[in-house]
Amino acid sequence: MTSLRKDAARNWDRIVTVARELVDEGTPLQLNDVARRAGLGVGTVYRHFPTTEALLETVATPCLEALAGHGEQALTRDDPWQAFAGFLQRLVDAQVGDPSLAKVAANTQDALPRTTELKQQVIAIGRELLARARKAGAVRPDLADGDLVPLMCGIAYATYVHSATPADRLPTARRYLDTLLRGLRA
Amino acid sequence: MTSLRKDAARNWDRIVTVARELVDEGTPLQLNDVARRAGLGVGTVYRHFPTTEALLETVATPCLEALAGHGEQALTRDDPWQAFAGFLQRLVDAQVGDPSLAKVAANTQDALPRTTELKQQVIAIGRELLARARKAGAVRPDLADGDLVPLMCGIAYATYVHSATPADRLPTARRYLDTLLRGLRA
Amino acid sequence: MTSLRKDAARNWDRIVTVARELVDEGTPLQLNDVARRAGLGVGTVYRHFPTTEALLETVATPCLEALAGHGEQALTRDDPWQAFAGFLQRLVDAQVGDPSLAKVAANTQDALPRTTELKQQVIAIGRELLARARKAGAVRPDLADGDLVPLMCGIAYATYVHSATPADRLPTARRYLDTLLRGLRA
Amino acid sequence: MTSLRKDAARNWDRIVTVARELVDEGTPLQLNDVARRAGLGVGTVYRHFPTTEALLETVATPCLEALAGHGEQALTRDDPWQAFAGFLQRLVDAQVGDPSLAKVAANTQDALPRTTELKQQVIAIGRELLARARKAGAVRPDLADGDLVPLMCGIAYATYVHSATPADRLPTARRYLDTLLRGLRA
DNA sequence: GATGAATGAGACTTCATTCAT
DNA sequence: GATGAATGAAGTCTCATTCAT
Repeated sequence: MTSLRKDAARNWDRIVTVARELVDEGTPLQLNDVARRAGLGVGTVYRHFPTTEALLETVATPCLEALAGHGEQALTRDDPWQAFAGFLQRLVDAQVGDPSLAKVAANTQDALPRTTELKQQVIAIGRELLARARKAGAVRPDLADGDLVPLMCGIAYATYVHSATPADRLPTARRYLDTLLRGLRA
Repeated sequence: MTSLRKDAARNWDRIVTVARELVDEGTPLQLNDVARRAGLGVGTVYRHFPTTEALLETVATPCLEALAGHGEQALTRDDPWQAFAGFLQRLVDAQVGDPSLAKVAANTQDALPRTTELKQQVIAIGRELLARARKAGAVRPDLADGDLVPLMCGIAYATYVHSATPADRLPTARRYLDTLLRGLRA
Repeated sequence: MTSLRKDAARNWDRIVTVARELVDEGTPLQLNDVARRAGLGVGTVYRHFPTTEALLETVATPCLEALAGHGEQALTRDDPWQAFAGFLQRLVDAQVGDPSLAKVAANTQDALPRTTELKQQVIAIGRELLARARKAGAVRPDLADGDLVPLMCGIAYATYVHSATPADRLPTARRYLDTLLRGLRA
Repeated sequence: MTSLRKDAARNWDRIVTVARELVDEGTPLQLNDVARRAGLGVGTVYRHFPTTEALLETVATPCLEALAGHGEQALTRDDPWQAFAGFLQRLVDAQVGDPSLAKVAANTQDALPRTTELKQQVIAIGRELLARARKAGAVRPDLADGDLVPLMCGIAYATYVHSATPADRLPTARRYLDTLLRGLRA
């Protein structure tokens, strides 16, 4: 990681901050728009983030990192089912609370290597937690590794379609996840 | 329903056919594009379908009608759980097989009254099937009427995110639905 | 003048009636629009009136005829100045009260021969009244024949720019005309 | 007033120059058209002038400024009538010589604040000159402040309807104004 | 590096006129 | 004659990306 000049770093921060605001507002990311709100030239934004996706993934990165962190902790829990279920809830909560994450999770192609790395990390953890739960006989055997991410995206999407008030989203998502988990138990 | 002149009807058909192709290809609908591919003037397309949504809903209409038809039959089945589960499978199958349906189902605002009518019909059937299954003690009581559509959309979305080959989609969707249904059983 | 079939005559009437309404509303004339409001096909409207101008002139024709009629009477009045001034007031009143007339009066090219004929008739009367008033020494000699129409159009336009309430327009126009007439007196 | 970058300023000039040519030709302003003739992208034109009106008013601005300047000088003249009459002549000359001015003068809503400012300035001067002339007993008392602009627009319009050759327009306009002024004298 | 003006493809839409039915 | 669907040129406007300054 090359370190940036101090002013460049400040601009980078501004851009990401503004982008985060836009994402939270639900406004679709547009690099021109970001530049204007950040009080910077478009060119500056393009220098830092060649595409909308790159910026979006950068915005989502901290959340992905947090998820990976939570996953590491989950791997240390004793009860395999609790560890597994708890991690999935984290995944869902994060997506429902952060539109950028939902988009990044659903994309098959990533713009940044860092994103791919983190996603793989999270997926690997999920795989491991699933394997343990399966080995403990806590989970039905027909759930494949590759199903975890899609299903979590599906639950986030269902919550979004339900389109309750923002405050209502988290409980809704958890209710959906609980139902699914009940179906997953052995 | 006013019947169209013969030539108008022919053009209407062409437009809808082309739109169906585009939808199946996954190309986003654009009225100009449709006009070009159909070999018609833009104005003709606009006359028949003032907005992209109107065209999309028209493309989806036959599927919605089929769903409503299936629903009527489901209401005549003896086993409340089978009737309910079978209907949900129809819903998921349809959405997975038809991107237009998935979009129309997820929209909260409809462009055509006919769409609203059909959606309400399908929803009413789902509600009734759910009520019967609940009364028969086959379904957990915490599933609300309003959850059915979001959950089916969520499963279709999960399947889409899984993005297996087209041939693989249907079994994937069914696997997801089965898991969910198991979680829904009382 | 070829007489129309009875149904054609009815359509002609409808079209002109609708057009008159549109003119009075201030809506710009569009043949499609006229057709829709008249409950007729566009083609029918086009058959009767090949251009917007033709229709507009047809709408204005009765007013032009009335003006010509008033002009004939004015020619019979004893006082040349009163005859002249009175006629100009008629011209202005008519234009202010009828947007179609204002447009037709300002056009240099007419669509219908009948319009040209009537305009020339009105102009000829104005010329004659002016000549008499001039001969009687009531009017300054530097007002040319060709100035009458432009000046009346100008007054109507000034009234329009002033854009008082409709009810206020007539008095405004008359005030403007009075001022001009005072300037025209010998 | 933010100063433009050099290249932006050059384009701004080109656009306004082209627009001025179109206005002088009598061609209705269209931003696409302007872009093509100026050899610029449409977007560039839209960046500088979001609407046709904004461009038209920009084209008219120098003339409005000149009028305001002449008005200031008129306020320093001794003879109230001469000052008043001379200013009106300026107004009419300007409108007859510049179609953009005629349009801007007739509009009740302005696109640019600068236009509103200048128009109010000119109107205020007219009002002041009229008040002085009235106080000196040179002008009939029934001419209201609000009549000045409409009347000048009316004269310009009358000249346009007269549609003499361009060379003939100025004398015609002056003749019409003289007549009106004679009618305005006390 | 930073800036932001310029670009122009392309989407959307309207409407006067034609012509098949 | 009447109908009204079809036409498509032409206008408006947006926006992702480039590149001169």
